[in-house]
Amino acid sequence: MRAAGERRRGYAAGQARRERILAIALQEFAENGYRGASLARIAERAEISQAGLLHHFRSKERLLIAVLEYRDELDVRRYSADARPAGGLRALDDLVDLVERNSRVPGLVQLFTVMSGEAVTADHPGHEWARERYRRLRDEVSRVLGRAVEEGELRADIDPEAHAARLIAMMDGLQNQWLLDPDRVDMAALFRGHIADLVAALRPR
Amino acid sequence: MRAAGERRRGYAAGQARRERILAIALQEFAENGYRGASLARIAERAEISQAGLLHHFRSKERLLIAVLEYRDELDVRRYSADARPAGGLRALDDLVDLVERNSRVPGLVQLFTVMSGEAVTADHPGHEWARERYRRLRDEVSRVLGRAVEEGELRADIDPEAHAARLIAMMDGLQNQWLLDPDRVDMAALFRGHIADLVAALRPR
DNA sequence: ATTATCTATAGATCTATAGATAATGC
DNA sequence: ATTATCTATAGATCTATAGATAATGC
Repeated sequence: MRAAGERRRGYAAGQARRERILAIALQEFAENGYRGASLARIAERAEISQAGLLHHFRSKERLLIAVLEYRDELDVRRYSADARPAGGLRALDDLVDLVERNSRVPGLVQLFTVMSGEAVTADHPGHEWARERYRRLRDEVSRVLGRAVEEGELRADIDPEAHAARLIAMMDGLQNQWLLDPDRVDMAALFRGHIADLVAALRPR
Repeated sequence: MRAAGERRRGYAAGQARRERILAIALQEFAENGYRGASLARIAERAEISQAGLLHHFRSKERLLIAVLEYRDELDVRRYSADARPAGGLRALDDLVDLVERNSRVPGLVQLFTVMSGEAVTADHPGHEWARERYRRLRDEVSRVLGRAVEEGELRADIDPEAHAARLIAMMDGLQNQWLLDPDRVDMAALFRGHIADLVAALRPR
């Protein structure tokens, strides 16, 4: 018997195939953008017919949504390894770690960068996803900074929301430059330096 | 007689039409991305047949390149109004002004954000353009910061190149959040605050 | 002569659906 | 019964070229 709200998941073979399609679609969307990716090519790489692919994901739009959720789930898996909830300045070190880890998975970073860019266009299926994601991120980072203030590790007169938006902006902007020119832009080092400057400036005196 | 390297520009009517096509193509690329935009729709809005459009710009790729150059030229026009070459900390204020002005031309900003995102994919016709543009921007900002150090307005131990990359990253990242959620993200105010913090932190003691 | 413009069309996609057959597992 | 898969195809694009006609201006 299934719990309320839980949907039938299908047969085992189908489940495996869906995972495979998601992993391949993620690469294709990252490499070509949503509009540049084609179902035919994704199906071909997943060794299934295009109609077969559309049996599992009813439309290209749904496939993208599923890929974005899948990516978020991968993130959760990567982070649950090291139990997270650090407060205070430790949280800023965790951001540095995050950027360092990201610099080892350019494919995942690229999916996100390409989607964030495409998704500012109003009719893009990831538009809502991107907006909600940024709201959530700003809230999370803002809360963490607020905690650091309460613990007396950051000055009491800072604006946590503004710093949250800026920290996220810095991470995104560095990702973009790094993806375009990895040999000249050391994303992790640049972000580490930024956090060092920030902590020095915002430490209570 | 034409100067060496200068190409024939065509008849006056053609020149006017080309300008019109560029302005419309800029909007379409900004709203739909390179891959999502269609020559048919651009031609329709420019009141010319699609074949007519391709007489002026030989391919979609060439049209994009022309649009990107056109955008850069618009930038030059906007800035030459207030003669630029400020040194020292004035240059940072100029960046704040730039962001403030950008917040009044979302279309131009969106073209740039969407292209920067799409262009990280290797086969995008704007790939080289974006990489070169960022290199140039980093150089320019870096030089300005170096000058501020020489003039004793910034501490001598800062790394101008790193700060240049980060300033550009901050501007780009804020643009992205602002375009997605203009009601919640005040790009200009956030950037102004960042510059204020930065100057406070990097001023010689 | 050069430039500007059009109609018509080739040729290559693309997404999504219809409808059939086979495999799975309650 | 449900799920997984296929072939075939509709119907809508899309970019780019061929080839003709008209306007422009050296």
